[in-house]
Amino acid sequence: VCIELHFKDVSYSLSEQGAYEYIRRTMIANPHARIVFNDPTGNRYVFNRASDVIPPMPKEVLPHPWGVTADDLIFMAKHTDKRRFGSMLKSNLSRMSSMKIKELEELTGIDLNKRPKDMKWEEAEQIVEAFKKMKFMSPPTSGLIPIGEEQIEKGMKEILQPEFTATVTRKPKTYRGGIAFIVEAGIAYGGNSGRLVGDQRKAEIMRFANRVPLTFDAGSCAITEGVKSLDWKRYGIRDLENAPISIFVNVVSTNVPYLSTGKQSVSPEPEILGEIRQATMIVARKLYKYLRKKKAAKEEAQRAKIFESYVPVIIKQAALLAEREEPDYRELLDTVTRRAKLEILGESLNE
DNA sequence: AGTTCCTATGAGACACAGGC
DNA sequence: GCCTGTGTCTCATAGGAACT
Repeated sequence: VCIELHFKDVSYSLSEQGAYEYIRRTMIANPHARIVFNDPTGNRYVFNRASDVIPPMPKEVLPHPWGVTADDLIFMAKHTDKRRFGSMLKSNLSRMSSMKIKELEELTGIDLNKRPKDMKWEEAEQIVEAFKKMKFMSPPTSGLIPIGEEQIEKGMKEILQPEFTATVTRKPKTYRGGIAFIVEAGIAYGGNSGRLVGDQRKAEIMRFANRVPLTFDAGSCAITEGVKSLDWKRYGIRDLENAPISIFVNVVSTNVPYLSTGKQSVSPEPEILGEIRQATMIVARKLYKYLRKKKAAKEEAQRAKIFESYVPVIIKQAALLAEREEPDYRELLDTVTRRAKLEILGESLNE
């Protein structure tokens, strides 16, 4: 399948809100796609697919009673072919059963054997109110398709060429009592991670909702809030702003709570914010482990280097003092320092 | 916090009966 | 008289408890 699009009369910039950045982020969240981009200045960018795995189609799921409004019910009543309130609610909403219908009837006092087309606005409102007081199973999660840890990693490696990546896909959770969602996070360090400001790389937070990059309203977004609220010093990042890091967060839901009509920032629902923090903490912890190991290896190498440069001098002087021939120490020194280097390598290979 | 097991419950299949 | 909704039964599964 190939889709070709032409745009005209739009301003073009390489800024964070620009088209190029939008495509770059789309590619990370959609490594199964291939995009060729001809920009207005005559440059041609080719983003090849990093993965052959095509995401599965989401299964259609019925709306959950907690997510339905009085207006939805009226619309449903007008278009249903069912002949009773009860059976209509049962077959058009998930997690509804005859037991729940009975409970609803008791709570509202409405005769649920009435014809759907006779539904009054007040009745619909009453039903919605009653739903909020009732207990329901969480909605099915088969409608949610996360990108997956492996796919995010492939996307980040292809686009950012980082020296380290870590990803996590959390288990489905619900917010506002019954709306299911999944949070995924990834972190990339080094390489082309972060955004280039002058000749310095600064951290960037890439926000996504259902694989679509969010490029505006960063300040008020739950993702920004969640990521910035972490104590990054605990993960070996002294200054998050000025680190070569890209942080990826994707919120998957059939009903992402956007703050604005522009669908550009995720509302900080407590449950969603919590999951964003959890997910980011997991990947940050993995990065911390890697950075610690890297630092240790560097120190070890430096120590070996000092050893190598001083030992010959000491041996020479010692031989002079002892008035003896200088012994052949080369081979011995090599094995000692090389063993140290190998140990570092071996350790980092275990991870 | 994650894992595993058990149980209550919703979803789906099927037969029946009411309504147009 | 036929179509389609409704009631009943069974099975899979989400959710909770208990444990690691």
